[in-house]
Amino acid sequence: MLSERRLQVLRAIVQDYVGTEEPVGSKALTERHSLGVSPATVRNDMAALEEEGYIAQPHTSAGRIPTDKGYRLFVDKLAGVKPMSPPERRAIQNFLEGAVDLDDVVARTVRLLAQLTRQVAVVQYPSLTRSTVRHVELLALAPARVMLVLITDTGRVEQRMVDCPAPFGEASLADLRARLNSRVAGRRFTDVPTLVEDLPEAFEADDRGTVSTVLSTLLETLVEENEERLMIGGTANLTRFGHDFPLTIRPVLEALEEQVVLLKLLGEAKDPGVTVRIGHENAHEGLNSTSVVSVGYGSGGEAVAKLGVVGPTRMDYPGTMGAVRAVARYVGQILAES
Amino acid sequence: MLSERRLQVLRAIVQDYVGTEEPVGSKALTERHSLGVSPATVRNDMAALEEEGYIAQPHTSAGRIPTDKGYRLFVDKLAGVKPMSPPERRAIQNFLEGAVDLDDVVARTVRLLAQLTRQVAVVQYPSLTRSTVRHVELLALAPARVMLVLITDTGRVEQRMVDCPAPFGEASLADLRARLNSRVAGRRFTDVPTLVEDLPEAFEADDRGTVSTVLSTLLETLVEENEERLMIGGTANLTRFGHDFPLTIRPVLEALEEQVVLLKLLGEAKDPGVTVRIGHENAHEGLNSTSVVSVGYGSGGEAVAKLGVVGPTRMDYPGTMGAVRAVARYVGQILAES
DNA sequence: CCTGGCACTCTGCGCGTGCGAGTGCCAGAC
DNA sequence: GTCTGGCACTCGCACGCGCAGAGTGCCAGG
Repeated sequence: MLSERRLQVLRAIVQDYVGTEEPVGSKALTERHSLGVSPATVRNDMAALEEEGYIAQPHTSAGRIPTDKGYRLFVDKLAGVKPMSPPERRAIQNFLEGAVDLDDVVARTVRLLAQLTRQVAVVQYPSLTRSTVRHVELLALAPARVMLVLITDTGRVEQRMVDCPAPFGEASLADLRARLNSRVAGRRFTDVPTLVEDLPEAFEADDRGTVSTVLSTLLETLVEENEERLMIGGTANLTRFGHDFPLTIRPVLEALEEQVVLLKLLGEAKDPGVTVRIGHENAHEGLNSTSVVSVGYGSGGEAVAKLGVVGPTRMDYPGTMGAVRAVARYVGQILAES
Repeated sequence: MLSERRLQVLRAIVQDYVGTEEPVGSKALTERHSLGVSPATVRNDMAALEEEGYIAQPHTSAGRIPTDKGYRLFVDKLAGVKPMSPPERRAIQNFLEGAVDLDDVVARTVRLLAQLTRQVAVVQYPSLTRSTVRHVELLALAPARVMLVLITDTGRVEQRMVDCPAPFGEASLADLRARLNSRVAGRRFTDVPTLVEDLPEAFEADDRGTVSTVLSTLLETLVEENEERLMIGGTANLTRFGHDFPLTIRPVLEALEEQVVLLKLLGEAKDPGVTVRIGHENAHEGLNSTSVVSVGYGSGGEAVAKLGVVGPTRMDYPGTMGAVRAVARYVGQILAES
């Protein structure tokens, strides 16, 4: 177990390194933080911390920098979440309030997060599977061609073309529309399959094929995971990354374009609060020198999607976590209102 | 006027510089291209070209590199568009064919362009103003609340909430829906305003307010220019940009995030064929060291949107132009089919 | 008008050096 | 036992130097 002072030393190292981007030595530490001990003592503590794997030196006779393990300890034990100041909160609210539709909410959220944290922001669109149906609309585009439009409680709209096995009358269509909506409107997506199971039986034999086709298209739409879209922004902040550009930045940009990777990344975080994944804790190796701070957000009490930021492991964790949490909270409010 | 040989020298300089990324000298030129003259002669030609502003030297006693003006001449007079090879064409077609909806078409196009050109790809969603209406749907979500759904011939769907000044019966709604569609379905967006002008008069006094509200929301949706969305991809290719990273890449990333800037950029290109804007020809100064190659594409013969790539001024213009043109052609085909 | 030759000018690179920051260890003080 | 001051040591980095190589401009002659 590390003594209290050694933890303080670690905290000081993390803070200084995050601030200066340079390896921090024992002398500088004692000067900037009132630890009440001499550099020599700090050196001993540093040796111990290095032994345990919390810090490392880039090369002999240079200062120390935190390892992933060191950041992990810092985040878990040594630092809390820094709350946003009232003016900041007001700014967030103002910025989000002008949004006109879902796309706009997401776009504004991305910009806001990127500005606030000066890092790359990632916002997942409210997920279909966890939200509820507001309305299902069916439009006859041709005798045997129907457009299915699904509207969710978060304002998202999905549409699909359905080619019917047989022509389908306007009356039958209206009937199906009415029955469908009376059953699923206001219900959660996960409940829909069982709710519509026996619907084809209510129709005449001629129409059953078409009804089944429409229903299965609807169910497909509900589960289709590639529809878990997301928006990213603030990539210009990557240029503040470090000194050795091309090598660091390239894999990150590549990873950011692989939406699948990002979705998996956000999906892995099960914690109800703010989740931090540091360096090699990220499965994707392009993100091995980055940390991901994420949190769920939702229109009600429940999380329907995630948002977060991607930045260098050397980041201001308390501030970033505070910003991410605050933005998630206000986005939730906005979604609940609309 | 420049002699034929001097133009050949310029062409050779551009080709070599694009290939090697290094200033090209007179000796190397005569070795790699059979110009039939000695280095000394080439030097004289170079001096003349420099005098005219087509090439420049980064510092005394280094080779020459083309200026923006030099690239311009190269693109206009010295090089054509390099057509794609048959295998490449087939690959493009295969890649685009699997798309399931409009989002997917656009996403695939972006990936494809980025891979093909190894640069940053930008694809504008088919623009509303130039396409036609397939269907307008009205849904009563509450007595005085209507959802307006607009479906375009390119498969795009826009929805808007409308708060009515007075409750609106289901019968009136159906009436409006029918009248509206019979007038605008299949018509161009630009024609819609005059087509619906007198619609309110067909309704009873009680409903006229609501009808007008719905119509004006529809018209707003049609012209709303911020709905000109676009998708970008291949930003990782920026890392191949040059040696002096942070300074070059940062403004480009920033410009790419300003969708307004990009839309303006694409919009400016009026040429019916492939348009190339080189370096300082781009209004936005973040893009002063990049070239933009763009072209319109559309489902019919007519262009409904633009797509293109952003890359360093030192790029393979013939190849890039060929790729951009080919992709636009096939995307047009795909859109026409669906 | 082209060519070969020549003198000149830079940049980039490899090398050695000195400086400074930082470390590890040890003996002594509290 | 724990902390402290002192000391020798180790590197990395910035600096200055010189050299080679590539490229140029110019000139006189074919």
